[in-house]
Amino acid sequence: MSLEDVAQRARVSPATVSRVLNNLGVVKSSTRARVLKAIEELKYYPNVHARALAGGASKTLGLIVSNLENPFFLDIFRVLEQEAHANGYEVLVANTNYDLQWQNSSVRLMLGRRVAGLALVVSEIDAAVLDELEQRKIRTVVYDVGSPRRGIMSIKSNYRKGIERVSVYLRSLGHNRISFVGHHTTLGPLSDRKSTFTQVMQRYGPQVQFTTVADSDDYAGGQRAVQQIYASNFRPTAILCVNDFMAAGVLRQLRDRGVDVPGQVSVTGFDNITLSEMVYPALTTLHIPRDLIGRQIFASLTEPKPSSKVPTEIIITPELVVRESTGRAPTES
Amino acid sequence: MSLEDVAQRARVSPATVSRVLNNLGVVKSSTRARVLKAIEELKYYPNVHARALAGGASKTLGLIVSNLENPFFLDIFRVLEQEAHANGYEVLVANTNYDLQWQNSSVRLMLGRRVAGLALVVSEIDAAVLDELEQRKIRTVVYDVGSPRRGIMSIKSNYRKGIERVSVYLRSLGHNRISFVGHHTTLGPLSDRKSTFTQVMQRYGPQVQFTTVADSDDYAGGQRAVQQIYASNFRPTAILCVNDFMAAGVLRQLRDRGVDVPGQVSVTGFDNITLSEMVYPALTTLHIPRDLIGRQIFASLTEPKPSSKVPTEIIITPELVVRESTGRAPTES
DNA sequence: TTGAAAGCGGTACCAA
DNA sequence: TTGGTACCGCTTTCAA
Repeated sequence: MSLEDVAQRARVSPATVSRVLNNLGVVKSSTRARVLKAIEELKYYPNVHARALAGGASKTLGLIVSNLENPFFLDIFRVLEQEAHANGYEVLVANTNYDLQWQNSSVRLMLGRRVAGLALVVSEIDAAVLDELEQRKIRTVVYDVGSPRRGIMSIKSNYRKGIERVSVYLRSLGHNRISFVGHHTTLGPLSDRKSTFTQVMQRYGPQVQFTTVADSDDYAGGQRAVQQIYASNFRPTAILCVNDFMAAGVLRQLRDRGVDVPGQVSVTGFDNITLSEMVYPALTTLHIPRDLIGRQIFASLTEPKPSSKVPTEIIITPELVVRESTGRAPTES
Repeated sequence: MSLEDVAQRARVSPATVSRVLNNLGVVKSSTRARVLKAIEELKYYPNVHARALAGGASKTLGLIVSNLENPFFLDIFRVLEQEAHANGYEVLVANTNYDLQWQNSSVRLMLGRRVAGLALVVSEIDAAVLDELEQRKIRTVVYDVGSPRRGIMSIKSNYRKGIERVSVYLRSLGHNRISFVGHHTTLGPLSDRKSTFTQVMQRYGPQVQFTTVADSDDYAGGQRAVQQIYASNFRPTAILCVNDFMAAGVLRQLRDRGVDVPGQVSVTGFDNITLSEMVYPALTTLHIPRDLIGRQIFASLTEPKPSSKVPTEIIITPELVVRESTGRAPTES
């Protein structure tokens, strides 16, 4: 059942049906009514593919994320989707599970779907893909990775600032043995955040000791990270986690080991997702405004003329949110 | 840049490029190599729309859920997606946010995208939509709602059994003032689960008192539900929640009010999502196997000949998982 | 083993 | 105000 069928039933040409469907041109109201009636009777709905093929640019945005399971990414998706729907757009999501291979083919698929714009909210990115996106002049916005380029909008959080803030805070509580819990990366052995942590710690000189561990970016990864820490003979009084999601696993594993938080060990997260209030004790964390990010992504992707008013790079500074998972360092016995 | 361009560059016809792309027919290996080279050089990727339009059925499945924010739905999505990818399928998700109107247009859109199959994992459904799906012979599977129909596969959980199990368990702990926390529904004032709860409770006769409240299906809804309960003068010793997600909010609100769980009030959830272990105290809940559901959805949606080996209805019985949020009812003072 | 050409279901421009 | 029609990019017979 196609536009053609509707046209026949309404005794008009396909062109007219199309006009009615898209509110284009002028159609006599009696004709319009006939068409509408036919559509109704046939329960007709347009073929998205034919439409996209004939029409060119679609009202569809693509979003590629590393891990939808992490509420941080999900929040961005939800905001973007909401914003999109409010403006007549659709949004297609793809999950890469940190698989760079899959990510690349997802990009291809999105382009194959002729999205009007593509958002990459991932922890790593293939430079070649970015090059291609730029060449093809695909409207793209990248969150969190890569250096800004001419044609690609970049949104990022100032992790250094965030880590500095937590560090200052933890130091003020007397902590001088600190561990960093990060997650695996594919591209390089050193993640950006981890090296930032290292640099910040080193500035404190020898009176502050620190270690870093990494595992998968999820709850179980957080749990294993604690096991890694305790398997070494380092005994931190504070654990700084790369995000809240992993921090939740850290908290659980500490509790399972009978370690009191924040009595014996303080724990901090990053992102300030809702989960950080659900866990116990509620997480001290850094707030990153997903709503703002989501809206900004939408704005950048749909801006009429790119690089006019919207800046090419936006940097967000995380704010410290103190809750229950941090306290004074225990006094040495 | 299209198939045509590739054809020209490789000095062959479009048909041959198509053959190479799809591994169809026999192509001389030297020709194949030329084509592959051209594709590589042009960084060609096919237009999904043209492909779908020309080819008919796509390798795309549609999934419509009520609330992706609830990890229960997300889990199903993830399993389905994984299963799909392993078999060369894509999956498109749509979130309805419990908006029936939006759900219906999502269905339309999915059909417009010519999905090979459609999964509806929602809390309510419009019978007319189901009728249409059936007429159009769209491969459909529905989770949790609606009665089984000839052409529509139905998967559901045996909520009655689940609620009976928790009830028996709570009764064995001495609870006789129980509240049910459900979520709003659009179609009818009485949700299925709520009425099941009521029926089960009534069987215990007058020695068991109970109330029911409802709010939105999320963390905040759980918190508000507790406020509703305490705003009345009913004081339950146990709160049975329609799902873990809301239960998490219930736990938080109780803690904020200084109510000890499970000392003063026991709380149970439903679903056994990962979150139920993250919260404190860890939730006693009923396990519903999302992995099994996800795999079954995929199987039903891709079964070569429908209604042959795969049954038309599957019912899953939830298992009780006892954790820390339940205990003996406090003795009356 | 390869090419030519007829659609698939719409959109949009040009006539009428 | 409407109809005719040339595409959009790919798949798929049917011939060569």
